[in-house]
Amino acid sequence: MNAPGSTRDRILGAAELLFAQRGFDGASLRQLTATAGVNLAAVNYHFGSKEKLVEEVFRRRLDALNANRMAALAQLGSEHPATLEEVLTAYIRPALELSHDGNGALFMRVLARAFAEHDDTLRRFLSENYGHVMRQFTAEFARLLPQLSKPELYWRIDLVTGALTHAMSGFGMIQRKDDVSEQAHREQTMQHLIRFAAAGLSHP
Amino acid sequence: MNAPGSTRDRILGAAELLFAQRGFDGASLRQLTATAGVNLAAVNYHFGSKEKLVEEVFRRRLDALNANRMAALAQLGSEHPATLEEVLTAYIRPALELSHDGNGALFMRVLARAFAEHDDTLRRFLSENYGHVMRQFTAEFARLLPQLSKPELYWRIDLVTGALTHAMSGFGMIQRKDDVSEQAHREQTMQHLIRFAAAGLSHP
DNA sequence: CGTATGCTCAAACGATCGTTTGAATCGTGC
DNA sequence: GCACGATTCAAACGATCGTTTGAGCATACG
Repeated sequence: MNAPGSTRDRILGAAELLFAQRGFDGASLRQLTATAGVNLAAVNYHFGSKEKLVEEVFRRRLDALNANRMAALAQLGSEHPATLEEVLTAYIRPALELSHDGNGALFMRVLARAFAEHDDTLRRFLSENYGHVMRQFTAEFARLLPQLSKPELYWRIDLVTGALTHAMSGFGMIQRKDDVSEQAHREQTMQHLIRFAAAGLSHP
Repeated sequence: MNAPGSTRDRILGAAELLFAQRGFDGASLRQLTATAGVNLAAVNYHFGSKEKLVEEVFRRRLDALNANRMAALAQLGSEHPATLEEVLTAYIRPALELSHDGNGALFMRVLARAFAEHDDTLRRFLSENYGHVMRQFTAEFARLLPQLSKPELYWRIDLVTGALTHAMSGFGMIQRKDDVSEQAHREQTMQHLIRFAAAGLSHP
């Protein structure tokens, strides 16, 4: 059902590319199926409609991304109480790894677009399926920053979310020559993001 | 040519509303002219094309917004060297006042969408017409934060820009009952944004 | 009064959209 | 080899898109 060269997967790959480049409305099913090298009717056959295809593009990436975040968070509390930087790392590192993995960077663009579009249907979909992740991290932040009122904390989390979404939507357009400099650059980038987020969350 | 009840202005107002709600592609000229209460052909008559209308929506707001920013910045250096918070205020306050002025809030949504869309045509338009503003503010930040390398500074400015764009695209959806609480709330909001931005820019 | 100019209007243009259809083709188990 | 479900295909559907057209209306100037 999900073989890497299957019609279904080629459609999802082309959808990620074209949704990132031209948006959900701007990318037509004819461009999309031509890019994927499949018949026009294949989208409605395999996914039912264009809107269901959009949901599947999100589900495929976000299932893994948020599972990685929860796993990283669960692994923290084992020995000592987690620090703010550690919790931020658990949130950011999975997204950053996705951003540097082939088509994953394209998906971060798609995600940033969806954020900016304020689409109620998609927001409800994200909230219902992945809301528990943000709730868990918010609880951790509240524990680590007890001096902040709840509105104040929500303000800062919202600002950090906006900064990270904006930043990661610009990644992955350049390919590095070897894995060493690639991995070094990723660690450096993550330090930027984590220190920025920590400063924005915890400033007096 | 720009009378407040003119066909031209009614089109611009409806365009701001529908572009914010449904995006540039999603808002059709038929919905748009119906909302404005004008004939379908009026858009092409007054603006030439839909794309020119989009540019005019940006131009109308950004001319005033960036002029206010430059004026606020110029007014700073008169007596003593400006502080980081003052420079940030010069950048943020005009945008925040626009966000709380009727349809201005809708425009901030349009602006956030345009940022997320990574459209090259629009980016070039913004860079050519308003690039000098960002360059001026960047120079001020570089002066106030000499300990940061240039790449480091650009990183932080990009993150702050993302946070502010994301935050302000969510404003103005609620109307307050009186001008007093309205203005108090705006000042409080601006303090949030400025302190967050200052912390993100200047952390060690 | 006549007419030129700026603007509005209903109607239509060709293009493109998402979706549906029914026949053709493929792959498997009997 | 044959039947049957799964998949692919070319073709067409009605709807909607941005744009153009040419007639109609207004207002101001000689």
